[in-house]
Amino acid sequence: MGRTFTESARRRQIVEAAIEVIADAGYAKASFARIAKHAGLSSTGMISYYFKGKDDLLREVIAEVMRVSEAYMLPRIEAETGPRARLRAYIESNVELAAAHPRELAALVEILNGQGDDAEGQFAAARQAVMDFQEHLVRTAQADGEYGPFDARVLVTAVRGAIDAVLVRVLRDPQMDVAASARELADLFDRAVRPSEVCMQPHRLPGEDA
Amino acid sequence: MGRTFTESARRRQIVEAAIEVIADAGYAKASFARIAKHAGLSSTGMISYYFKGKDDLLREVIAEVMRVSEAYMLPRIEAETGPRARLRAYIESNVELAAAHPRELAALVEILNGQGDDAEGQFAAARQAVMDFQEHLVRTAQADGEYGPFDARVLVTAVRGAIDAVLVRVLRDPQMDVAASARELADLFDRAVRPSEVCMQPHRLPGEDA
Amino acid sequence: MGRTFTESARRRQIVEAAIEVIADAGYAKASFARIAKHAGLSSTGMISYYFKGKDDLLREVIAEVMRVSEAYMLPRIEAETGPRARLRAYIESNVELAAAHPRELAALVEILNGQGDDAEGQFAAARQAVMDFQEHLVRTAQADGEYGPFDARVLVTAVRGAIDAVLVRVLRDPQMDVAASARELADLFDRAVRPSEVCMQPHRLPGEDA
Amino acid sequence: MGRTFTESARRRQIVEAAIEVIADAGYAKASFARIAKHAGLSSTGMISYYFKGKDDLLREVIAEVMRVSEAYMLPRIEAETGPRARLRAYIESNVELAAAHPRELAALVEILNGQGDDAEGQFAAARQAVMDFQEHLVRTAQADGEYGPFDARVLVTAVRGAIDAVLVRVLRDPQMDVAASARELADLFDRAVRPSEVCMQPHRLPGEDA
DNA sequence: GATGAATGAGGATTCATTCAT
DNA sequence: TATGAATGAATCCTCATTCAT
Repeated sequence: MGRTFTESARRRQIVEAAIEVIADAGYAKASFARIAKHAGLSSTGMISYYFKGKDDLLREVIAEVMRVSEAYMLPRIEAETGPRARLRAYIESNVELAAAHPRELAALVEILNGQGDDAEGQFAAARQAVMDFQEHLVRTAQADGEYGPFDARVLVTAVRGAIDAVLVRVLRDPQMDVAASARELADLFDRAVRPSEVCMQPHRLPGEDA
Repeated sequence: MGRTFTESARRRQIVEAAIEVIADAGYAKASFARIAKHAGLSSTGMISYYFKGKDDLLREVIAEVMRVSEAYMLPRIEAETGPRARLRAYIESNVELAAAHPRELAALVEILNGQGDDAEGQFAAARQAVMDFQEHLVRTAQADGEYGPFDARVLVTAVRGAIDAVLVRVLRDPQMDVAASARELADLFDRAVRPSEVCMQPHRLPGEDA
Repeated sequence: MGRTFTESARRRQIVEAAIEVIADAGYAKASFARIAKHAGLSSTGMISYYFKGKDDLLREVIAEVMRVSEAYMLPRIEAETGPRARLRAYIESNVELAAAHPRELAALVEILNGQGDDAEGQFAAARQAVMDFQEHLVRTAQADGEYGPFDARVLVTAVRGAIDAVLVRVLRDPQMDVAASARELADLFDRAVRPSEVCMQPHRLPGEDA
Repeated sequence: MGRTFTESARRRQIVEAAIEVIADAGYAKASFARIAKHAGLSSTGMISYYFKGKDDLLREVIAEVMRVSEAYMLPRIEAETGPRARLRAYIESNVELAAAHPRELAALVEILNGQGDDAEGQFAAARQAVMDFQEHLVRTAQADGEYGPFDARVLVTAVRGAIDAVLVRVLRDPQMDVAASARELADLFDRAVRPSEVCMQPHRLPGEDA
């Protein structure tokens, strides 16, 4: 069941080639032929040999990208405490991925879009799971009075969509300041989630010292 | 130059079939063959007969969807005055499209995503133009003190992405309350744009009478 | 059996459009669609209505070109007497057609080439008939001592091919002097046909030293 | 870069099939489907697998024919010395190709004609280059007094066209004596190029009365 | 294990022709 | 007489996948 060393190496090689092709040429154009050529393989047969099918390869590509994203984002999020700080960290670190791993991100965006919604959605499922968990966190924060009384699901969805949009923009326009955009987007949602009573009495914002 | 009656009818028929196929099967799967079958046409040649090529058909599909969207959104936006009310109307009416024209919206989302970024993006261009204009409006509102001092571009991008995400979610999950989601999303950004000095003085909230 | 007036007019109109399309776009690209558009007709059905098929239209095109060619060449040839003068007139007038009727000639060349040799060869037959007759003329001239003792068929074939080649060149290169080329080609064959006894003297073979 | 053995074999096989199909059915009818069937291949996809496109296959066909032609003609031409002997060798060896390699020649003629003048004429270019060089040779010979003072370009064009015409005729009519026709054609142009001073004496020009 | 050859379905598009008005 | 709508075969080409070696 375990993979041979060369087998793993080959798979990795192909996955990387796929990531680059998808990032460069777009998901629709990412045929086995292109990927094979990019990977320096002489035939597409190689890819079919190592991957059960296109879905399989795609799954691996997504897994790789998610691995990279998680490795970047998780520590940054967990370094913070409290829902608002963590939301901010989530948004910022996610946007910053565009600078840290542009190829992977570009490929991810392409896949997200090109996949056709029906696709087994192995990724969509993962994404949905994350969002469901986030929704739960939001509700908890609301119960604790740290967030206002808005619709948690809409917030989570909006955050996700906004991040994606900013990511796309940042990936496309090299003149955009990634870090600044990340901060701005985090600020934006920070303003959106704070309880509005915030300014009804003399009290401190989260993170403020007494 | 003018189109025959049946010609126009056929074109409309094909465009509608295309919209449905794209909405159902996804952009990638929307081949002439599928569209022709869905439209009850005997051959794909018919489509080529009425449309110069796939681009042409696609253009028409997008134009149709934009027409529908504009007809729905514009009056609702123009009925309001002031940047915040209009932003709210923009967001709400856009999300509500998911209930008013679900097929068209679904198709639009598919096209937006599946098109591959390379295509000159005849639509992407339109969308970008709108966003540029919105950016300008935001800056004006900021100069007038109606909006806080955030990055206009990031806001506009975030709004666009958030709407799209909510649209997708609402389209997929029939249990979602479209109107409520629309309102919630509008609220969210309304909170995000208001000047924070709001609570620095003895004041009324926007919309309050003196 | 006789054609109506409008019928003839329509046919002529279509034939002329066909000539221009073939001359401009080449035989291979000369579809009914192009011809119809060039003729200002709204559908290709018109062409099928007036012509039994593509062959029929083609036949008419060829006939028209031949009519034009004959009208130009025949008087010029018949104005001369004697085989050499007539051969010269034949060659010169044929080449000059490139200046007098460039569209028709260009179309003819295209058809000659593009038709595929199998084609019913309605034209090839006519051309062959002319050449057979010319062959006969040559033999007569040879019997009369006006031409040398060469192979008549080869001469006739060579003349035909040479004219065609010069025609093509002249049609393509607007800088070529048509009249001069015509004269030169006629001279060339005039030298080739004259009896060699003309210079009956102690002479060396090619390559021999003096 | 280097081709596999079977790859080369397949390519050759396909090229040969293409040559035969073109020779038999004509250039216009030489579709991938026909060629595949003739080559015993199961699908046209095979051809696309081995050739980048129709142009690519065509290029190979032309290259093959030119290789064959060159291999036959060049030694025969270079065996001679002096412009007239070489011109004769050029003409004779070219015509004789019809007997030596009838299929290839037939295909070549078809391609030459059917290609549509638009195609950059990768072959037409080669042919033009040869003719330009020949023109240069002719002028040199004229300067040396070995040829008469005719228009070099017209001569070269005429030679080319005459050869082609004789080739076509010889290919079509199996009763024609190829070698004799070749000799006759060479003789014809030999007479046409010799300096008229050959017979420099007090005597009448063609057309003059005694 | 690894490879390149082969497959056949499916892609868009163009074409000449037919047919009901 | 005229038209334009419809047809369906044929065009080249790309694709993911299979298979024998």
